[in-house]
Amino acid sequence: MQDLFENISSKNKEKLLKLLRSSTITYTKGVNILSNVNRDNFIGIVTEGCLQIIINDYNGNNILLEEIGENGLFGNFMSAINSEECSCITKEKAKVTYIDYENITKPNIIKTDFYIIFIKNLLKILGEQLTSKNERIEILTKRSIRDKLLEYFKLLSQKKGSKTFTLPFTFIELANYLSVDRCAMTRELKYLKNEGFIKIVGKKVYLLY
Amino acid sequence: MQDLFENISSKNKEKLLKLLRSSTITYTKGVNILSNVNRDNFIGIVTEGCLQIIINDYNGNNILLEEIGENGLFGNFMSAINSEECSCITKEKAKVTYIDYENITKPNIIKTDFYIIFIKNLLKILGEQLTSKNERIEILTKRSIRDKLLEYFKLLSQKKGSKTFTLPFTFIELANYLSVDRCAMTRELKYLKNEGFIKIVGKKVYLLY
DNA sequence: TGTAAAATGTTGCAAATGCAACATAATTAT
DNA sequence: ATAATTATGTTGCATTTGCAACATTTTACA
Repeated sequence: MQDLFENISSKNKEKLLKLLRSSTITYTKGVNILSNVNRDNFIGIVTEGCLQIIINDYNGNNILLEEIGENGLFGNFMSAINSEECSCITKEKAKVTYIDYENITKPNIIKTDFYIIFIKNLLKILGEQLTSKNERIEILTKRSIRDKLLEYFKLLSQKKGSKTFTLPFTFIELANYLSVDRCAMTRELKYLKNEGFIKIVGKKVYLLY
Repeated sequence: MQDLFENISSKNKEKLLKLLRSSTITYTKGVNILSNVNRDNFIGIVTEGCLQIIINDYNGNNILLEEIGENGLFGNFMSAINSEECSCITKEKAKVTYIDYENITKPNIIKTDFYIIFIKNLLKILGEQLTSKNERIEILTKRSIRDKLLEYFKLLSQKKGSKTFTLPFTFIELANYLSVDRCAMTRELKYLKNEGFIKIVGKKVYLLY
């Protein structure tokens, strides 16, 4: 994943963060951080740890909308996190740097010689996020658990360029990502194993086709 | 939806398009335009008509990934359109302006006084697209046809600020958007009508709760 | 190291859904 | 105006899935 400050020296990065009037907050595990944010239009950059954006469904289903790891971005201008049902929880101890969205296009920042790089990085990140959303949509539009699993495995396999890869999720999280019942998913995985399509050892998946 | 050239005079817009080395192509209805694009990293701006990004599933299901209307953006850097299964079809006669992604951050453009506005607009559009993707993900993660329908109706209702609204889709397209069987969807709509939750006249929906 | 908590695995059953195979209505093109 | 195409509506049936209620394994932590 693209780093927002890639190709910017740490000295210039500091300068930039000052110009952007950034602030950094450290959170412990399991905190709902949105209740702590009182900025208007913000971009949050995860510099340490991991966040989960979760939709708390009225049915009691917790839908994992997004997992934001190191260098990841989030913000109200680009997600559903304005929704009341939405919460942003620290999966582990995490550190977040906030900048005001408006500051990004302030003249004094544009004048700096590293501004182009910064904007390029930001655009790249947004593009990556769109791609990742599209990937998830492509998976979610599959109509059966089997097809969802196979589509997701295909994606991981393509990304790694190998028929063997490691799941970045627990099986509970995977079921949430695919938005299917965990038990039904386990059952389907069993069928796929029995029919010789896949082999699973721990979190390691082998595609046998 | 945000216009990429909002708050830029038509004179400056022309200047900008020249600096960006843009080119404009006009398409007739039903053309797969991706096969015509030989730019490396491009942004396409729909200035007239409408495009559909469609995933051609191996099961024969055509999944509508995205519909891009006037002022809409698309590009390989921000979507799944690199996928072989993906095609981009003109829904009607359409006009598309292409710019090279790399040109956006060329020095001679950054120097112009309308550059900030341009970048602001671009960032806003990408944010809007992310929001719209998140909305669709939120809907697709609902586990039943009924919940998908109600979630989608809630969204349309919130956007319009009214319990009465018009569907922007045919029912076939709606079923594709929700990724459910059209017949099963019609059946569920019938149940919702019978149970007094909704009323539907043509494409007009009335929420009765 | 022991214990609580979390993750994983299993299975019967009822309900929801996709599918197929239609009929009918509405729209578009000639 | 009429034919052709597309959109919408209906329903039986087999299959898939969610749900519930468990057992077992693994991990976290006090």
